Amino acid sequence: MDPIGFEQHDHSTCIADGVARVAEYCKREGLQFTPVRKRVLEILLHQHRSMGAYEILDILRAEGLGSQPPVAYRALDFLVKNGFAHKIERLNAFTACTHPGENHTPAFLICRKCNSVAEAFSEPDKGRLAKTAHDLGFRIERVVVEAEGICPNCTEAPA
Amino acid sequence: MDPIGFEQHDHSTCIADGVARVAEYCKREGLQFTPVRKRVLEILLHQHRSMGAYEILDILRAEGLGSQPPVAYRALDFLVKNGFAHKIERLNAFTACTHPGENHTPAFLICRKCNSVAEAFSEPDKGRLAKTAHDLGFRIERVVVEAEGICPNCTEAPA
DNA sequence: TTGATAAACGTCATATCATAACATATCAAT
DNA sequence: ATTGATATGTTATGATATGACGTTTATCAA
Ligand SMILES: [Zn+2]
Ligand SMILES: [Zn+2]
Ligand SMILES: [Zn+2]
Ligand SMILES: [Zn+2]
Repeated sequence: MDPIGFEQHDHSTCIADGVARVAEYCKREGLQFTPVRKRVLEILLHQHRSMGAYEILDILRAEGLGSQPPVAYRALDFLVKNGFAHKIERLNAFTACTHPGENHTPAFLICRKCNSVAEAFSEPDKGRLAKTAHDLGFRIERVVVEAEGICPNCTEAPA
Repeated sequence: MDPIGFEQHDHSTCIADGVARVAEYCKREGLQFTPVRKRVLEILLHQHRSMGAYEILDILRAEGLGSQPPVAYRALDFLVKNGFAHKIERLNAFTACTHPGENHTPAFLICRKCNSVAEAFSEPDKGRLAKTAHDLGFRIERVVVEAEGICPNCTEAPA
């Protein structure tokens, strides 16, 4: 599957499909896809950029779905833990996963101008880092890869 | 150069050498290696783990070198900007660079048990991510690579 | 159906991380 | 000595995240 995020596409199906896939997965796995969790995923899917927890909370609050930080953080924890969303450490923010349900190690391309985020794949088992870790006896459990730069749209139209 | 951080070594020279190298570099480049900046670097070099800004600030405060957050953050900004220290995004914390003055893209091995941090090299120009970015027309300026897991010391002595 | 157990939610309070703003001091170069 | 740039001291506030605890809802076995 290819990274998306810098191209035009039909976004309504993008959201609907994403929610449907996760709903199905949750049903299969016996996970509770509650209204708040579903709504937060929809909010994240609505944009190909990352959003802060408080930004999400503002929307939830306006819709009467919760007004206190733990509401947003708990929903986000659920989504991240089950692989439906990822945290962008560089930004202290969250983004919907583009391959929910698939076991993968994401890498992110973050545009520092327009804040769009594209999810790509990293290959944690290949490359020099894996070799270094192996040589040292360090057991890697999780890898964060976040590339910051300028996306194609922003390259063409410099500010 | 090889990553250190999980092995025993003479730490006093580790600190002295690190400070000396940075001092020399600053002199050459016309950078002001002020007392607070020097002390923060020493504090970071003192441990092969990352430290939060407020943890550093506590030490500075006890020594009369500054008591307000901006003092620590400004010193850290200087060190990070000039490549003498790195920020660990995953931990919102900082660590001294093991190759100051050398142009490099660091990768980190973070032990989730003992919080030790080892700096290794990543190879941003190789691998799948670079290719993906190139294909998309995304210009990468900076890459964060942080691997979380269990270091050799903690593997041997499970809690 | 009902009762026990676990999971999720609502809410308040607080912890932790980070920066804006502005006045003062020091440095570097003429 | 003057001056412009850089660094510091300080106050205040903003932004991100979690602990705790009581209530509600879902799950499931008896
Ligand atoms: Zn993903
Ligand atoms: Zn962009
Ligand atoms: Zn380094
Ligand atoms: Zn360890």
